[in-house]
Amino acid sequence: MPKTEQQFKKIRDNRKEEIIDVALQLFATEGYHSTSIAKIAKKAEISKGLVYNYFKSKEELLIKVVENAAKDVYKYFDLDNNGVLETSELKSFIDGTFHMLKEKIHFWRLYLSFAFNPQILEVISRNIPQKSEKILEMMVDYFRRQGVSNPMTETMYFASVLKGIAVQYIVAPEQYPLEDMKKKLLDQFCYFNG
Amino acid sequence: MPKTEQQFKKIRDNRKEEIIDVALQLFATEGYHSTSIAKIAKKAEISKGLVYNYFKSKEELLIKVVENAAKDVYKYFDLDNNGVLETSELKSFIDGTFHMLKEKIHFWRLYLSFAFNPQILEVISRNIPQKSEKILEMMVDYFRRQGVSNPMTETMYFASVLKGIAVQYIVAPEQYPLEDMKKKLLDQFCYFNG
Amino acid sequence: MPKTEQQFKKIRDNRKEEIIDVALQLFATEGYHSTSIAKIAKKAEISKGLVYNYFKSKEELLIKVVENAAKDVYKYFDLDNNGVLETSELKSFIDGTFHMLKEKIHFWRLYLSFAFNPQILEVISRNIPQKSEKILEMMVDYFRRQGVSNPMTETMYFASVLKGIAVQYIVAPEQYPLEDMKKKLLDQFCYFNG
Amino acid sequence: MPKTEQQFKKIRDNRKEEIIDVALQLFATEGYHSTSIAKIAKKAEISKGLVYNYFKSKEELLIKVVENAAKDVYKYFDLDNNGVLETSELKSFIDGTFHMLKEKIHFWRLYLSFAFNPQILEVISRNIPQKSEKILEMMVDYFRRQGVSNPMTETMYFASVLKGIAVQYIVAPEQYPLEDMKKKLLDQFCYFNG
DNA sequence: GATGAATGAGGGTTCATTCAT
DNA sequence: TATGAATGAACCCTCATTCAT
Repeated sequence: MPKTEQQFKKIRDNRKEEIIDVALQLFATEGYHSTSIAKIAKKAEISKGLVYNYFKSKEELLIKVVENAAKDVYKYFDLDNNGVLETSELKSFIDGTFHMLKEKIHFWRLYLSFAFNPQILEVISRNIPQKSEKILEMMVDYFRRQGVSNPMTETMYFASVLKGIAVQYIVAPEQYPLEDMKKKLLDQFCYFNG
Repeated sequence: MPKTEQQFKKIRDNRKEEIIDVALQLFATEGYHSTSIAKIAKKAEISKGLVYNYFKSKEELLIKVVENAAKDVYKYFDLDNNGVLETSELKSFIDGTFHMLKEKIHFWRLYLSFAFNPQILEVISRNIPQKSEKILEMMVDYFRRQGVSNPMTETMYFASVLKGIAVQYIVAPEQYPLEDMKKKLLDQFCYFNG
Repeated sequence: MPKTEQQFKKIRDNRKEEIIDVALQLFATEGYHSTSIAKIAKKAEISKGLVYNYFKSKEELLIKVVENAAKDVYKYFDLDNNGVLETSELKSFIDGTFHMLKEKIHFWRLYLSFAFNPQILEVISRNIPQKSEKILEMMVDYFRRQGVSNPMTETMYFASVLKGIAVQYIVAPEQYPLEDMKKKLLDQFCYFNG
Repeated sequence: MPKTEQQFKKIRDNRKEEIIDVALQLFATEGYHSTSIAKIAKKAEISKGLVYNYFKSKEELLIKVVENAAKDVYKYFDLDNNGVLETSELKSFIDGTFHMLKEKIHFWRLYLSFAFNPQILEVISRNIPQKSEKILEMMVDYFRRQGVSNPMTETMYFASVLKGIAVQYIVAPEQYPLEDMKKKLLDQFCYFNG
């Protein structure tokens, strides 16, 4: 009995996801330029040619890798339905971010490695919509509601601190006291209503 | 009659510096792997071969680029003669760091781009001695003297915040309110004796 | 539908042999260092890159070329099953050597050209096991059984004469009276039992 | 007092000879292609440019190296004034050859390394007159006078044996029993009148 | 005469990508 | 769909040679 169209699609999707996973790992641990298509194919136990059956170029594969990972990340940002951030939601958001940091360190390392490579960054920002702006707005609103005198500045500071923690952790995960830092972050930005 | 030894040295030193400058710029703006020796030579208006008259390999050139830039950076860290950090010195140190961030943004972008590229990081840390540990110790000592309850954690937090600011600034220098962030940083960590 | 594994193996084996053949010829006629991969590829009517699909490096290609040729050569040395050389076997061995000298002059020229190039010699002896020692032992034993007073010296002399004939022939195959030399060699070393 | 023209010539000649000596050594130990002009200049403690002041190319330097060494070699061949070889002269010739083999092993290794490199051989034979023919003639005459039935064949055989000994010795000078071989050679070819 | 900076052609090698099967 | 042989451009690097001083 021949496979149905849906079965084929499922196979395709699985294969695709597997390639993306392998690529993410290799990109993150060895760098984008040092990871050849041949290496990805070998690790995914498929042929080089097949990679091109799913992605039309190495660049497209990169984009899909980032897109795919970004999906996971943004899950933690869709906390509120009404667009208004509560303190409890901010806490969840921070919880989520720290959790992800540990779980998806591969992705974060990759993501940050791109942040400083203008060429790759350009490719990514051209292809992947950035949702961060909306999140920032919500946060500004939150700090305003908390009575902070300069909510925009506070938001930027908060973002910087969070980014700094992430960076330090990723560079040396073993030595970094992530939990301590989380506590300090919560103390600094979430003490408002208890 | 041949040129004197000094004349040759001068030529060599000039060329070397020129190549290092060009390489820093290109490495920072286009990435290490995307910058070919040919591109460097072209921008420096010399032949490819000449680069190898001054640097044994692309890797050595990278090391020299980083070494050279690191020299500038560490100038701001040698504030104290007695190894004890005063609040005024901490302020100078922060001043210096923010100043450098603006002046040497090329270098910082390069430096951070390496922080997430394991292979390049390995090359650098194998060849360039890191002084950061000593600085951290001084800072721990500083916070202890200020009566902070957990000076080690405070130091890590401070380092994270500073790194975060640097990262955010470098990624988008135009939009980032660097001065505001500096003020907040000083408020947070240097309020002790006025 | 993809080719079967066997089909691929066949293609690979053929190509590999083809490249080895071309390389042997060029190495022998123009020297190892004067033979570029580009030249080999051109003569084999393939692209430069393809050579590296079959051989990791030029050095590995060299090793395979010598290995491959050495196989042919050592066939003539596996005359005896019991490890004891009879006069008739010695004759066959000499016959075989002279035969090979004519048939595989390319290989011999290559082989001798390496004997005097320390760097290449080093590569070869590091990678290809030498069987000559065992052959020498058998010959020493043979001369001892023939009642020669100093069998070790006789063996070295025999080896030298044989080498000398080979060298002279290879340097100027046209003018060299190979058959006459063979007769003299047999007269000198194989007259024992008739 | 300015140097006389002769003094200049002497300096030039010395320099030239020194470069030739260094080149011979390096060519012999590392191979012609692996020896760069830079390496020669460095070992001779002069500049690269100066080498080109004395030799118009690397190829010319090679020729001069061989020419120069050939002079030494042919000294041992000019034994007789009357063109007729006596047994005592043959003995001296053999003595001389073995002596040279030990003294000038560098040159011999180089010479033999060229013997199998057609391209280099071509350069040499195009530029350096070969005297070997005349020597061969003398030897043929000698064997004829000794009553050997086929003097031409005997000469070729003699030359082959001598070459074989030289080759074996040069390839592994440490292990080779050169004196034993010499004795056997004399026994074989010089026993005629005692 | 003497220097070494400078060039440029060419060598070995890698790798994204294509394509016949 | 799946394979890996095959390509070719581009990469890093070496080196004989030239030339201004």
